[in-house]
Amino acid sequence: MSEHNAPEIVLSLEIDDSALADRLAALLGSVAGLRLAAPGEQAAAAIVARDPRVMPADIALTQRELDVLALMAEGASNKMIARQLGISVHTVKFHVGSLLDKLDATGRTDAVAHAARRGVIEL
Amino acid sequence: MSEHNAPEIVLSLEIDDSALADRLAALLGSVAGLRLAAPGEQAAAAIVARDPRVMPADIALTQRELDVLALMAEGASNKMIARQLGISVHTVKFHVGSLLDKLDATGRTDAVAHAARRGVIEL
DNA sequence: GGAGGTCCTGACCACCCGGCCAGTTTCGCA
DNA sequence: TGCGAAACTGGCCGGGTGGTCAGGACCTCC
Repeated sequence: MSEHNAPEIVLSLEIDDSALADRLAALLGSVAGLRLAAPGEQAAAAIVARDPRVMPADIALTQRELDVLALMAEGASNKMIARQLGISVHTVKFHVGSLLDKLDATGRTDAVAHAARRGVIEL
Repeated sequence: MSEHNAPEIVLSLEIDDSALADRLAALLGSVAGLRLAAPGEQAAAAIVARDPRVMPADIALTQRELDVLALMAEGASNKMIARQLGISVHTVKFHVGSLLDKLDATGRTDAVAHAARRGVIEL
């Protein structure tokens, strides 16, 4: 063996799309020096889905809405956001309303979850 | 929609560990039917690092708390959670209180964000 | 048999949230 | 010059939220 110190790379396949997962498993199963992890096994890296719909859908949020959204994700209340941004609570509620609208959310918690899912913000 | 005859799977390699990334790139570069994504290119899946430290930090949440947490992440109100789980609003508030406590959060939005950050839930 | 944990329920209360109405200013663009 | 978008502010109000009391039922462990 020429590669005496090259340990197998263990990859965990974490793909919901079974068709894609099967194809990947078939392709990767025969690659030397690489192995798919058994269920629960600790892997060096994981293969995860990269949904194409995630990126292009960066909704048109204004700078102020992004400011408010970021603070919302920190769990800040409208009052705290107002203080932080130096504006009134009414204005914060105005921006939150716009965010709920644009993110198609029912409340601030839902808005943060949606934004995180779409990659608008990073948790 | 994308059911072409060339089922080439595009993978983006998102590994900080350059040594590991190089080895993976070398191993995967010669696999037929599979291609590594160019920088910025849209990929079907990504290979990401699996930090072992991620898992052990799963805070001790009861099953019921996980149920409530999952619904909270969907933006559900206490009333909706109660209806969904077949329990009273009071009990939901009880579990939410426990979650805020265990997750060191100031509110439900903060709790969901913390849980997502720690990998307790998946957004 | 207690001790402790989980799960469940009730009531009360201060506060927050989101939606509604209304208005203002400032800016860029046609 | 008018027109819209963005940002900002106010009042009002129904309902939601979080905290604090209280209690009971069920289970396991010592």
